[in-house]
Amino acid sequence: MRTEPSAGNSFRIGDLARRAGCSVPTIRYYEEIGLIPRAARGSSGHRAYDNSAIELLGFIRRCRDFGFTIEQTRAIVSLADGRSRACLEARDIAQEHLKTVREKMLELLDLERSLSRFVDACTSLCADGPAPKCTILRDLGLKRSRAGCCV
Amino acid sequence: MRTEPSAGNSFRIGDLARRAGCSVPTIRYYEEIGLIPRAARGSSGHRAYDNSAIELLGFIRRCRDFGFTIEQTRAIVSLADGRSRACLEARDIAQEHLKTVREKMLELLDLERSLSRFVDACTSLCADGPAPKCTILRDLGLKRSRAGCCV
DNA sequence: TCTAAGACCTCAAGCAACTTGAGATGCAAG
DNA sequence: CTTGCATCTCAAGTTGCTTGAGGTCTTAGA
Repeated sequence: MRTEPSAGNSFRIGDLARRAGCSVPTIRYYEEIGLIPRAARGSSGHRAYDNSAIELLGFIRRCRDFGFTIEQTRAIVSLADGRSRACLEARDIAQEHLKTVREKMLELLDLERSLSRFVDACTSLCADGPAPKCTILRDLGLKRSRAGCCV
Repeated sequence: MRTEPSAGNSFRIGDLARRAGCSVPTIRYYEEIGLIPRAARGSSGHRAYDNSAIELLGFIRRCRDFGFTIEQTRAIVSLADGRSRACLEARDIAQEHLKTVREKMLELLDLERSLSRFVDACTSLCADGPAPKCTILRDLGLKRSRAGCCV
């Protein structure tokens, strides 16, 4: 038996990272900022985790994937304590976030259109070799509303 | 006559900021990192600009609005020197960027769907008051593919 | 002519959310 | 016993600025 004291099936930070889908320094960082509790340490000083850590960290990773900030994530995590009404509070946070996501989507859509027009114009005007008359770059230097060439 | 030496119609950083649509510290920052040239100084030490600065800074601002990184912007700016083929090189940078914009859009679309499902589920399950049986927060702690409630 | 507001100056630190690096230690296999 | 990987801590770097402190310059009003 070489296991740590009282460690049924605990594992170390590298395993946790692999199982929860994040990096080792990220886990240490989350601990440092108090997003996850301080890990128990074995005699070697290495952090020891169990399955509940995978769940928590997975939860956090999904929140982050959803684009919640760390502080939003912290709020949602602290809600997940079984209190009634916690669900509604989480919903409000999500709804707020949904609004910004939708705004960001509209911006990106706009951006996508502008960029693809730029690329198309460049291609059709200059594809056959150096086009000394191409004014695209010069046009970019003008007010966008007045740019005749593209974008 | 109170004008600076050799200043026909030069103006200061605050005016430039207003006319180019960015903040004063941003201009100083751009100068510091060499994205724009070091401004001429009047006897007082204040920076002096002319119209060409508005053009350059406006160009940069539009690149940044388009989501180009500073380094991409720097590359595009350095292309805008009238060389032939510069246009095609700018196009390649834009095309590269367009690809990442499209990827980001798809991610956001996914995110939007997940979030709105979460919000809807919370609302319909819990809207009539505390719903002790709501499992949404608990579900979030499960693997996403197995989440029965929402998200 | 004085004065007070506001614009400007520099330098330094702060922000998110990590990542990267240095230098030391632990641990398991050959 | 050594080698090589995982871990540890602490510090600094990343991006693209923003904010703050503390000081100078300019300008309009009294």
